[in-house]
Amino acid sequence: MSVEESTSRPAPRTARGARTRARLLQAAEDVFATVGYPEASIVRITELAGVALGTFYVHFTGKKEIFDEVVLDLSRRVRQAMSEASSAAPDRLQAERDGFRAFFAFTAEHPALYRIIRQAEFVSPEVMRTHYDDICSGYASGLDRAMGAGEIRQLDPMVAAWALMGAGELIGMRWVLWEEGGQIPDPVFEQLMRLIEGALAPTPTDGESR
Amino acid sequence: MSVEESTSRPAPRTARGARTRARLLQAAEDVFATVGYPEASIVRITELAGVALGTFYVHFTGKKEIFDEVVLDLSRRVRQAMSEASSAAPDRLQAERDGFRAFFAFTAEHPALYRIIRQAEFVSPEVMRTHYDDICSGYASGLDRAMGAGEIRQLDPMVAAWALMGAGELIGMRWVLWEEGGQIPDPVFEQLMRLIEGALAPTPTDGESR
Amino acid sequence: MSVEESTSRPAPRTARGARTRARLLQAAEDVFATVGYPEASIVRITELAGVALGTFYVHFTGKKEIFDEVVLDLSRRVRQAMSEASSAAPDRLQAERDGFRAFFAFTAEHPALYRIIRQAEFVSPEVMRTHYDDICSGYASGLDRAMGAGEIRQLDPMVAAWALMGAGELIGMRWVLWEEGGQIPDPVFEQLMRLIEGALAPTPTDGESR
Amino acid sequence: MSVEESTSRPAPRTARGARTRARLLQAAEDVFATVGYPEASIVRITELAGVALGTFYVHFTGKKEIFDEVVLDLSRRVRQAMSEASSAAPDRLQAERDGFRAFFAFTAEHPALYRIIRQAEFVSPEVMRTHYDDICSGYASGLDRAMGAGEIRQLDPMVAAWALMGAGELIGMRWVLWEEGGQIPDPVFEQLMRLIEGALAPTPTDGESR
DNA sequence: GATGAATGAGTGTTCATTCAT
DNA sequence: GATGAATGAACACTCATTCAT
Repeated sequence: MSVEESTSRPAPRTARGARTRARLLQAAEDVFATVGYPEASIVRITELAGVALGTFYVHFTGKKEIFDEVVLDLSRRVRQAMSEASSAAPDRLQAERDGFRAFFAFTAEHPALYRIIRQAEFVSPEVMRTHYDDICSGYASGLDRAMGAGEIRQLDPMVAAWALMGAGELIGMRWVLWEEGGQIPDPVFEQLMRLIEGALAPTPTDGESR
Repeated sequence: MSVEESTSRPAPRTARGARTRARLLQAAEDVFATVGYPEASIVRITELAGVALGTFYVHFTGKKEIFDEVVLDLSRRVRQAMSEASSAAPDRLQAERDGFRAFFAFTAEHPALYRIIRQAEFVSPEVMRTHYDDICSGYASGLDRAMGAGEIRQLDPMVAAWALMGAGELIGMRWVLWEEGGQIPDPVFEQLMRLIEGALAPTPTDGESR
Repeated sequence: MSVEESTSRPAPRTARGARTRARLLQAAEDVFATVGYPEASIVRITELAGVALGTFYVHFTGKKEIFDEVVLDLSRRVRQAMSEASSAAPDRLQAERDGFRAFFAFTAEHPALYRIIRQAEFVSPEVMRTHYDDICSGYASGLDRAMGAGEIRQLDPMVAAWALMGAGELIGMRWVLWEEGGQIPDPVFEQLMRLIEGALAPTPTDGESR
Repeated sequence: MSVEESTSRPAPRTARGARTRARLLQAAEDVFATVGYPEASIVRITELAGVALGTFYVHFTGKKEIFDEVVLDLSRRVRQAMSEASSAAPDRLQAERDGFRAFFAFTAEHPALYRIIRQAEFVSPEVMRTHYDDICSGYASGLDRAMGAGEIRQLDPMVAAWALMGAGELIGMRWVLWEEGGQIPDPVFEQLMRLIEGALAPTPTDGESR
């Protein structure tokens, strides 16, 4: 979250400026998601945004900066979608279901998420790590609370969070991103839930140790 | 595996040619892993390989072709490392341990794997999917056998394979790739194993249904 | 005339832009005429024009586009020179003399015309055909009018126009382009005129048939 | 005809060598005619000829040399075709008809002639001039004989030859090369003949002056 | 704030040519 | 004679960035 914004441009001072900036961000998200970072040129972004080339540099210091902003924004939005969805759940199991449902739904609606984040490794490692750290931390604190409540077994919440996010990521890639439908098939979702349930379920051992 | 090699150059007919080709492949792996596909220039690859620029095009039709070959090669090598490691295991649990150990060891030794494959989405989607399909299929057939032997619970082996590979991928990224040591910390590995064990363990339900 | 200008750059919007574009066109004409299309490199053109390499691509989409524009421009200019010269002539014979005089004068002043157009076959067949079609059509309509006025014999004006243009082309190549002086020797011109006169002169047959 | 063959390779000493050389020449003619000199690469020529790249340099010193040989050969063949055809004619008019018929037939069968010669300007000006000089000289001497015999009017045979060849060239380009059929339409041929007849016909003036 | 012309270093790629085998 | 791997200069073209207006 606290990724360096050192050399960034000042926030727009006029309404027109804000509008232009927003249009550029949206265009950038589209372009990055469609053709990838290396192929994405500033000209392309400005053309899609309907502004002149020079205008880009009024609002951003360069290509990497706008990339970072797009990633940060996307990251913020998934996390919010997931936490909103899971916060109302009565128990941990339901929270898992709701959280992952939200994640897959977001993936379906914003394929840009995967496409952009998976390529961030070389473009902007810091921002990529920030994304994974943030999303897993949020997940981990949910697990931590559930562990305190005895709903799930004793385990390192961080390791569990990263492992389960990983499971979700590949499942989402395979059955949401790569499939035509774009919606995760119910049986796949149920299978995943059974696996997660099994992975988190309190064991006899846990019971004895308490 | 069946990725098109349509317009590729003929295999070298002399020993000298084969040597040069191999040097180029190794250099390409290094460069792709170090600076990423977009920044990897042919000049850089040939310089590292110690051959002239034009020589590259004697052996490869272009940048994408050598990228594909590097990915294919890397993919082949992880899969072999994993299957060799797990094939000798007495039971499924041990097979999981050995397989993942091998995977993390490979990751530690060849960080190129992650770096290269995660950026393949835009460069060469087919080859990226091939990699995941292959690695997960291998994993799934192991699970399938174990399921037949009653060692693990009844589940869709494909979904399980993708989910668990995903878990391994993120754990590997976080604790092997991103950490200085390069070796996965034991506690993390053990936690992951407990999760996997839980996810696969035969449930009472499975027991009853049999 | 209806050559596609599909993906051409928009016309310059500033005076500075227009100036640069014109400089590039002039430089291209010189370079194409001097070293031919294959040897003409963009660097050479931009250096001669005194602008940076990248500037070329601000104004033209590529080498072929500027070539087409140069040919089109040259073609327009010869045709105008010829029609201006011949339009004031009192009779057809004088029109022929004036038209060919203008053609040879243009050739002498702009050797680029031949050099560039004769190599256009492979570079840009459409634009080459357009040139010949245009120049011969103009010529043919002059012949047609003269035929209506009974000044010349009955013949297919198109065939005559192409044939006589061809005569002029080779004569111009041999005695204007290849000779030091650059001016067509009077005896050669007179001989050519006698040939043309003979070719067009009303025949007894024509007289009888009328 | 006496174009410098200074740095050319010695004639092949074996039957195999002669065969390879011939295959290369034929391939070169095809390639030059199809894609033009600039696009014609040695690799392409050797591939079409079915020999290895290095073999090319056993037989030719370079690209220009083989181009010259191809042009010279083509030039020799048209001239032979034309002179053979016209030599048997009973009078000059018939000789014109037969000669041009042969020229158009050759054009139809070997479009390479035009395509290659028209682009020779920059590639090899000497050889191009040689071709035109040779073909026009042959034509001119025929006219000269006819003039001596009083069959045609008094004129400079050189100027006439160049002019009429030019007429034939453009007519051939327009109605043989550019048309699907590849055969010159009879009406066009007849029109051309009428023009030539008119251009050459003895005039009253000539009669008086004799 | 917005524009678009100008820049020039950098890219992937081609290709005539050489040469050891 | 024939081969094909190796060379490196050259090319067309791209693009992030600057800047005068």
